Amino acid sequence: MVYTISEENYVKAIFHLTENGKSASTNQLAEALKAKPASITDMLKKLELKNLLHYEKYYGVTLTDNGKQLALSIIRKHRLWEYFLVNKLNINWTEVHEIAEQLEHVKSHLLIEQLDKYLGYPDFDPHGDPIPDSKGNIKEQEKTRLTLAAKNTELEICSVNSRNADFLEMLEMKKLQIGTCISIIKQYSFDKSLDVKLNKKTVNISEQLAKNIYVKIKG
Amino acid sequence: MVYTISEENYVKAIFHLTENGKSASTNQLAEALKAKPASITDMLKKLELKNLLHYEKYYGVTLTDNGKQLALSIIRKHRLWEYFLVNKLNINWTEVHEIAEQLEHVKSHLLIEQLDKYLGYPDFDPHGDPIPDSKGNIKEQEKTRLTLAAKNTELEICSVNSRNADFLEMLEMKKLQIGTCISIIKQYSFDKSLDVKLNKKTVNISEQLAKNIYVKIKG
DNA sequence: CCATATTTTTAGGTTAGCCTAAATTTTATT
DNA sequence: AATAAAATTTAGGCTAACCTAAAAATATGG
Ligand SMILES: [Mn+2]
Ligand SMILES: [Mn+2]
Ligand SMILES: [Mn+2]
Ligand SMILES: [Mn+2]
Repeated sequence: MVYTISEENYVKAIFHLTENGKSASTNQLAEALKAKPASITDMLKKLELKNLLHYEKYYGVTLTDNGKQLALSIIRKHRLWEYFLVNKLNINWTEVHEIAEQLEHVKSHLLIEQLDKYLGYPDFDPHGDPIPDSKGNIKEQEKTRLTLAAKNTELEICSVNSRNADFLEMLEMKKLQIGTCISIIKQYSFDKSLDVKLNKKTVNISEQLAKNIYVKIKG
Repeated sequence: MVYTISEENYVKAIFHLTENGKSASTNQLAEALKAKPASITDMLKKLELKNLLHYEKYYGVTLTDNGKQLALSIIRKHRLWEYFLVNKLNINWTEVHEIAEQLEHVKSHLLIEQLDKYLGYPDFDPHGDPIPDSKGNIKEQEKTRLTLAAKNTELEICSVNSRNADFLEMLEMKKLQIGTCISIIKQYSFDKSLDVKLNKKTVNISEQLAKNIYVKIKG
């Protein structure tokens, strides 16, 4: 079966919205896909007929196994291309998401397998998200929201929660990257911001920012 | 201005059909784009309004400067991707054209400039076709149809005229590749086939095949 | 130069993917 | 439990890019 770009984007959006175990709502999808709720309803009916999702009128939508496999294959392509763009073409991680949104829809099994091999079968994309293998398996990593991490412990930034360019640019400025090691030295109760140690310097991280950073304990 | 995949394919097809200096006809385009003549007429009207082409009802179509620039930018992307697929991902030259048909429509100036740099600014694609630079300039090479080349002269295969998989597979079998050196030792008048010397062996090349191979004098 | 063949255009229709406005259903609040 | 608010669906439309069938224009060749 071959799907349109629009269909693929719907399935991918539903996958992400249902990662928390809940079903996705029409309004959430409208927001994610930048379309009106009425258009979402339209499309959900079509995708149900194609066996990609279970749709309960008024109560939301979840993916079928079929739909999950499709979503994973698109996510795989998206993240492999991002890895390529950053590590081979030297494009900034703030810019690769938009480009990968297009590349993820190129259809060629051979292409993606050769790309994976060429890249050395990477496990994570430039934002720290896991890259599904060709069967759709994902190596999840243990990670904690920086806002919830322990004080005075060696932490390593292992993923970020947003591909918003302003957010990523801010991380650049503060030298907070995937792999960067930090430890929390002070948590301010007034604005919930954090002081963290980074290379002997102290950097302040707002709650907003910290909520979108994930860390694991170093070791 | 941003164009649809369909619009880009129309402009590219017109570019190739008018390389001989003549205007392109509705039927030629219908054949090239695998659509019916009526659909072509429809689209030509739209593209004329967008200033991409000059359309003379019943008498054919040519590109505006605008249209030529667009065509060249798509051809540039197509050929750079083909180069990438063959030389970095090790995909066979028989398979890259189809994949490049999709990749050529990915929109990102930065992407294509970084790709070009990464590949080392190649001048020719895997089929020997010239790759336009970022301004749309093309380095044409002197080349002759193998059917018209001189006998007993050292020749180098420098381009092929078709991306048909059966054709390219046949070249593979006969070890005829871009860069391969040959010389014509006999031209048969009966079926117009050629015997050529290749690495001390003699290979017979049918007229069909020879017509699609271009060579330059070695030096 | 006329009649026929060929090419091209016009007219009318379809489907995918979107939209707005109105109707319906669910959820929240009293 | 009734009503108000919010979410969702339905109804009716639009545009891009196709299509078929019929009409019109051009090309051909005797
Ligand atoms: Mn991304
Ligand atoms: Mn996408
Ligand atoms: Mn090609
Ligand atoms: Mn194309």
